[in-house]
Order: sequence, then structure tokens, then C-alpha cells
Amino acid sequence: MRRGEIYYFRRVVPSSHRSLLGKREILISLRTRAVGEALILSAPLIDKYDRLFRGDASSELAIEAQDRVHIASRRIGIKYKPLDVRRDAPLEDNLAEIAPRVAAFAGFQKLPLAELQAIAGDIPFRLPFSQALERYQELSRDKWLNLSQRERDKKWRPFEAAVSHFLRFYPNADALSIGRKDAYRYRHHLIDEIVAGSIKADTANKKLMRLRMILEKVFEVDYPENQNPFRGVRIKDDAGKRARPPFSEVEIDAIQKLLRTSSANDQLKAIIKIGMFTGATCKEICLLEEADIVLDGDIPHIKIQPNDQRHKVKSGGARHREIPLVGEALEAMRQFPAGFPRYRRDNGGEVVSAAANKLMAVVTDKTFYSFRHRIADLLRNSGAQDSMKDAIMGHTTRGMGMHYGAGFTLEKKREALETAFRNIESGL
DNA sequence: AATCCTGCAACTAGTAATCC
DNA sequence: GGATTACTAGTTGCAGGATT
Repeated sequence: MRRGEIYYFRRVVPSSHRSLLGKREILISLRTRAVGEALILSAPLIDKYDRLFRGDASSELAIEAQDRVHIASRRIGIKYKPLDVRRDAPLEDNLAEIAPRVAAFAGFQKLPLAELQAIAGDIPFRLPFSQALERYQELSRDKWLNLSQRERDKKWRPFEAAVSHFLRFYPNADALSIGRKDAYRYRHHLIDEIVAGSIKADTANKKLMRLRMILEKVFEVDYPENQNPFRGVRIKDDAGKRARPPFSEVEIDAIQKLLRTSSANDQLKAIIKIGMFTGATCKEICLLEEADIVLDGDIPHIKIQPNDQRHKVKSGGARHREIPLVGEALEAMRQFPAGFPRYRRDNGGEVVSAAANKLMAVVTDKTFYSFRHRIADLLRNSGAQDSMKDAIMGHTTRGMGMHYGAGFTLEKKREALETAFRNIESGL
């Protein structure tokens, strides 16, 4: 339509939406005097309001409405709260709900619709899941402040994935109105997927956990009166068995043979050998810097500690350790006294894991982590104390005095490892 | 002591980039 | 132009600490 020289977009609001939008018609200036331009500018608006009135964008609409009453509330100086009056509630509760509203209303002669809605509590609170997620990220800023891009992605993607998985099941779900029933219905759906074999119980539980974490935090801060519908919702997981079993000595021999003939790059081969004889994880080995590698002196060893590449090591404290280099690990490390530039970067550990596992797939279906389990088993079988095993692996020892001293000396650790490897040769 | 909760890292599959 | 290697996104396992 044209008003004077300027064209306007105009649209009647269906009565069903008048309360939410707070007006009877939409009138927006297109800021142009040209018909052609006006037509082009109006197209997205037509589309937008079509969708709104058809209902498939109702959450957007609701958010707008919510913002509007909140602003109106502030204008007239009240704190907005949706009206909560129920037939079965005690009378005095209902009166208490209404009385302050009447008082507020009485103070004014004539009020615009938004202000009336604000006082009447006409608009329910709404929080689409996507917004809850944003809010959660905002509230947890501290968790990603000093992460690399990759680490940041790895942290947040699962949350996004959890939300979008949930939304596929419950399109347009509103975080404030879903209840325990909905949570359990979703749980049921997850169990179906587990039965179908598309995901593991552990994965399903993590999806539930992430939804729970999001709502827990957001509710705690913004909606303290709301109960988290996911609290305590989980799926029994009896997977139990060891999924990454240790390598057998037969497999170790086969891998050794493979390494001698393989055309894989030397850095990768060296990393595999070091993993094989130290039980260090591939990320730990990849990120070693020159200063972390000690080849002169009585006991050559590597230090797993924070450095430029590595801001922190998993679980901090106990994981920081020195591991003596024995057997072929020492030769391999001598080849690369300054570490492995090829893999010393964001993601390097994952690349090594993928490459090494692919290489070893020829002779085994086990993976890099099985080196670690093998070392642990060898140490145990050779009679090493648990605390020694933990010191070499970088585990915390339960109940052991983490407060005392620096733990085992390098010499003791080397003895333990050598004993363990000698045991294999003698066929124990 | 067992189980739950959580963070971190390994692993996989699919795809993209690079090499030869 | 096919093979190899790396990257990315997503899943799963491991371990520590909290809770029951």
C-alpha cells in the first residue's frame, strides 16, 4: 500500500495471533517510493508472516512476544511473571497471584496492549532449545576460553548434536514446557536406537547428559523455579567388558615385522615403537618437544609435562610424569631427538592414531591404545606394585599419598620396565 | 564399595587434499 | 587418475572424582 509517496507493507493479523503479537495489523515502512523496489522488499515479509500465521515459526513469534512484554514490564516498573491461576489451586494462592496485578492495573487510566499483557501475565515464558544451548554456552564461557579451535569444536559439537537429535524427535521443543514425560519418551526413543544397533548405550547416555547439563545450568541462573526434566533420566549400560584389550606378544611380533617392511614414514614408525615400549598415549608422544626428551645422562627418558603445544595434560597432576626409554623405544627416540614435527600440532595425535591403526590393521584388529594396556598387564604380571604401574602409566593411585615426595625414581621405573620385558623373553 | 557424572582423548567413517 | 594421506565430525572408551 502507499501512504503519501512511500510504500508500506501491510497485513491483517488473524485473531488467533493478536494476543501474541499484540496488534491487529502489521504496518512496516518499506522506505521506498518505487513500486518495483517495494515489491521486492515486501517478498520476504510476506513469507515471514505467512510462516508465522501458519504456525511453523510459532517459537520465533513467541520469543518476540516475550521480549515485548518484558520491555513493557520494565516501562511500568513491574517484574514480569506469567499468570498462574488454577482451578484446583488453593483460593488464597490464586488471589495472591491476582491481587498485585489488579493493584498495578489500578494505577493507570489507559494502557497499551503490551503493558496490559505484562500486568495480566498473558504470555507464557518460552525458551526454544536452540536458545537454551546458546545461553548455556554463554554461561560456560570459562570452559572454552583457552582452547584451540579444534578442542573448542570437540567440546561444543556434542552439545549441538544432542540438541539437534532431540529436536529431530521433538521439533520445536520448548525447554520450559517439556516435562518428565517428554524426557522419558525421548529416552524410550533412544533405547529403540540402541536396540536397532545404531548407537551404544553410552552414547545415548551422553546425549541425555548434555541435555541435562544445558537445562541444569540455564535453569539455575534464569529459571530457578523450573525443575530439570532430565534430572536422573538415564539408560542402564551393562557393556562391562574391556573394549581395548592388550596386544598379545604374537601380535607385537607381527607389528615389529610389519614396521621393518612397511613404507610408512619414519616418524610414524618411531612413534609406534615408543608407544609399544612406554605405554604413553599417542597424543603424549606427538606433542613432545626437544626439552621433553632427555637422551644423555644415565637414564634416557621422556617427560610428559605442559609445554608450548600442550597447555595441560589430561587430569593434570598424575599424568605428568617421566618415562624411562628402554629397548627399542630408545633407538626410536634417538632417531628423532627433537620430537616429531610432522605430528606436533593441533590434532596430531588423532592423525597418528588413524594412520597407525590403519597400518596395523593388516595384522590385528586392535589399536594404538592396546599398547598401553599391554604395558599395564606386563607390569602387573612381572610383580610390580600397583603404585609403580600407576607411576609409569600416569594414573592416580587410589588412597596413595599424593602428598608425599616425587614418587618413584627414574631408576626404579626403568628396573620395573626392564623386568617386565625380560619376563616376556623368558616366556612367562 | 558400587555406581553415577563428567572431561578428555582415542577411535571410525566418510570425504578432501595431495602425491606419484 | 588412482593411491595415499590428512582432515572433520561424530561415536565410544577410559579414568577421576562425586555421590549414594
